Amino acid sequence: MNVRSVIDGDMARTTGSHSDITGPRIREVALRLFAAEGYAAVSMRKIAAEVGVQAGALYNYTPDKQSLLFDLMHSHMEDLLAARSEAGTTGTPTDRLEAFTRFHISYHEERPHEIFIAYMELRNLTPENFAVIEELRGKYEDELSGILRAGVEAGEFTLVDPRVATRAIISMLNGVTTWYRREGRLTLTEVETIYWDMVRKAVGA
Amino acid sequence: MNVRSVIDGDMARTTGSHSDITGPRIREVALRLFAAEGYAAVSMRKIAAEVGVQAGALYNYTPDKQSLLFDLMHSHMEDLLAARSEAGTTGTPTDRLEAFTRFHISYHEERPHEIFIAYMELRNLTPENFAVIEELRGKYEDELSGILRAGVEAGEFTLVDPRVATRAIISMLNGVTTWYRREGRLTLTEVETIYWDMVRKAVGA
DNA sequence: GTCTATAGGCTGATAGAC
DNA sequence: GTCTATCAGCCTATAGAC
Repeated sequence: MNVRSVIDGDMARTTGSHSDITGPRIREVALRLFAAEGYAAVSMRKIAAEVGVQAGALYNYTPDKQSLLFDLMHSHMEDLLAARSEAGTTGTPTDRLEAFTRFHISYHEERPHEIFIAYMELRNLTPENFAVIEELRGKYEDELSGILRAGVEAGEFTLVDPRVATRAIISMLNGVTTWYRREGRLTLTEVETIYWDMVRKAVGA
Repeated sequence: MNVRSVIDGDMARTTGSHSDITGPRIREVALRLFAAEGYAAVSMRKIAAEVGVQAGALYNYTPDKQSLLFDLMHSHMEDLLAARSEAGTTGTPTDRLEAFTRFHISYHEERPHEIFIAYMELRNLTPENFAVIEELRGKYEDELSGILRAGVEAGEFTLVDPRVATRAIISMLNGVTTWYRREGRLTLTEVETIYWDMVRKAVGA
């Protein structure tokens, strides 16, 4: 019983060829399920069921489950770095720090699944895959480190330890996705402003 | 082949009765494995193997795997609240905030597995168990909220939104366990001081 | 309290028909 | 490209011997 054979209007077969939509659908579903239940708790059968195909069909799109996780994390990090490089990177260190803060919050608010996976499923990557993701994450954090160091050198910031401050700020900003809901009492812009106020003061700007 | 039969000096049996040590050992091993690999990825067999018993023996100590996770999280939250209530809760809001900051960092640094599980395995709790843990977590966060509100009222802190600030500070402090290592370049007291400097400035004290 | 054995079911991945 | 069927192995939890 395959509903799509009817929708397709192709009476001669019960199976369909849908490479153009099945691929993205698999990624979409896997992302959501991995984020909600965790990589280890989600079976290939469960992903396939939500996509609307049989488990075997998934292997036309990914060599194995691990590659599926890695691809999701890898794309996310690449997209994040690309989006970041388009955002404002000029002005005083204070301007750049504000731009970074607002960028980080708004980018991740639109992609709660991605950030959840990126920080929670690291331990489920093979060592080789882990190394790749860690390097990309390091690149992103270096952007913030660079701003903080520039601010200290320019005398705009008073920071005891820029490296620790980088970690502290990233952790603080990541926390937003654990509680923020669009339906809540605050708009995203308000949240950005509240966090920026705290970040600005924390670095002594 | 059971090594303990020799250690026990009890030649008549190959199995032993070790309720006094097996129980704590199971909790210890489960805590470590859940933290390192995640609840869903750790089998009862794996726990049993590390403890040195067969899988069936675990069920003398826990009705099921879910209860094991819940008990670990529940004990952790109870211990955390008890330890917190013993720590300094007097003085000005600024004093109390410093005490909270240092307490949170040092308490969790000594229990990296517990905090990891407490924040990562919430989604693997049944709804009933989740509600219990969430309430305890709320109690803990209320301590910080209370300090922040008191500081705002006393005019010591300048905060746009104490509720958001509570989340932000907790997230920031939790981040310490993801990177801090005792062998590293900083002592725990130095880390506490760096974070306290940032928290203090962030709240405008 | 621990063991062995097992029930009943799910797992990731593959083979071959269409 | 998707299906069905299947392999070999792992899973949680239980039963009954000791």
